[in-house]
Amino acid sequence: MPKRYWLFKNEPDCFSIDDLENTSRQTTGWEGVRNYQARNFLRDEVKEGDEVLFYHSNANPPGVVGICRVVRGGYPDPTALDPRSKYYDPRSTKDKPRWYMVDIKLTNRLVDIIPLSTLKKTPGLENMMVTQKGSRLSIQPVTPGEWRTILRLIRQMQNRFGRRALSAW
DNA sequence: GCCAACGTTGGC
DNA sequence: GCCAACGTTGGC
Repeated sequence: MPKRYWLFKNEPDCFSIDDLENTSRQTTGWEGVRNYQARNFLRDEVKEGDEVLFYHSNANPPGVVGICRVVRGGYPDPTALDPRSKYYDPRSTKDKPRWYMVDIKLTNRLVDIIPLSTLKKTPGLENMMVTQKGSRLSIQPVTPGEWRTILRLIRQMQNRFGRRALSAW
């Protein structure tokens, strides 16, 4: 099975790239997704070894802020079963879990954000889901071509600013 | 804060 | 199954 690429969206007020960096082993469970299309991706298609763009939505500016690797593929989201969780969903049960999550690990943090405005201007990303108007899916597939284009953007930022573009763990 | 776009709910 | 009403998302 070839590796696939994804974009995971999150509001930094809720859980930011800083929060991920400060988490032990830079690894977190991507819990709380409560949308069926995103759930289907998490349950069926996001696999260990896949690579992820970490995206800040509802931010100033919104954009890609890091690169992660999937370290655990889809499994039932336990917060759906916890009445004290803000993600609690009484329709989900242990036997018939309704919501799924994966675990991701931060592999590279971008020294400079790639703003959405840049993504929108970049040839090759015209059809990328996140650049489309009204796109609000929080788990989005990214094509290998789009992934390569974004890595090229990162390399260009490095040349432009004369400093490293990625910090790695 | 505004508001367009989108997803979900629920009456019928 | 339709669709209006409603709630949420997210760029600006």
